[in-house]
Amino acid sequence: MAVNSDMMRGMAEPVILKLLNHKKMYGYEIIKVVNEKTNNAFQWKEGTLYPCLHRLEADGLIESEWEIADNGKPRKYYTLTKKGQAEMAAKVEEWSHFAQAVNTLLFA
Amino acid sequence: MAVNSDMMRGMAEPVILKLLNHKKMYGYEIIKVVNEKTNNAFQWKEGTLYPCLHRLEADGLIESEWEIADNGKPRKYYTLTKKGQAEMAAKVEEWSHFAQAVNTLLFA
DNA sequence: TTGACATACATCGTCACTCGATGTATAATT
DNA sequence: AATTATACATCGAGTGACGATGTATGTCAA
Repeated sequence: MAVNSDMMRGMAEPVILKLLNHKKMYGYEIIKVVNEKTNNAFQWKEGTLYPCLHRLEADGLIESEWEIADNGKPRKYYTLTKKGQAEMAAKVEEWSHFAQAVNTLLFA
Repeated sequence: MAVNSDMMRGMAEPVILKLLNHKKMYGYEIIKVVNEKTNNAFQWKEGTLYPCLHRLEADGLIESEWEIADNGKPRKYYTLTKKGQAEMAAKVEEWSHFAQAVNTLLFA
């Protein structure tokens, strides 16, 4: 039930920002949570997520800090900035418009 | 209220197939109808639509024939093939899965 | 009548992104 | 000892949207 990858485009950023608005997370965790929450309709890979996280950080929407987990592995935790919160709200709004437009075209 | 172009990716094909399932249309008409129906949330351009139509025709999902309109302009009308109908149904279904996955992530 | 605008087709180069492959490293499991 | 899971990261190939550009004709107002 995997979704066409082309549809994914443009959704990674709003989804990441929304998740980080809830709590700080690290990359590998985001991949697992997204894939699980969508029952693998989304199948994110490292090659997709990490460049995206770096992009968001470069844009000042998220910040990172290293921590050592209980299992001894270093994790880079990301948190949302003020700018990121505003961007998140805008992108969620944008999704609503987009989804409504598509529904109009496909089911009207 | 224009939508991020990245979100558009993967939506052009299902939308075109759906429109052509309703009636035969020509390229310029599709652009106008889509932009109007979405209140310009979608802002399709020639550079987006025509290559997409050629792709769909090469894949055997749509067929074309020239007609001369009342205003004297030649128009290339597109119709949906049997294969295109099946693909259309599959892609609409895929959209539903995708939209639900995104809603789960953004509003849960 | 002439210039602007709409209609209608089309292509091309640039830019950006996804994905699979690959790499490094450690801990846990078998 | 080998495999799997965790966790970071990069790179190249392929894809596709978009703006710009081109061609051609019809309409309409200044």
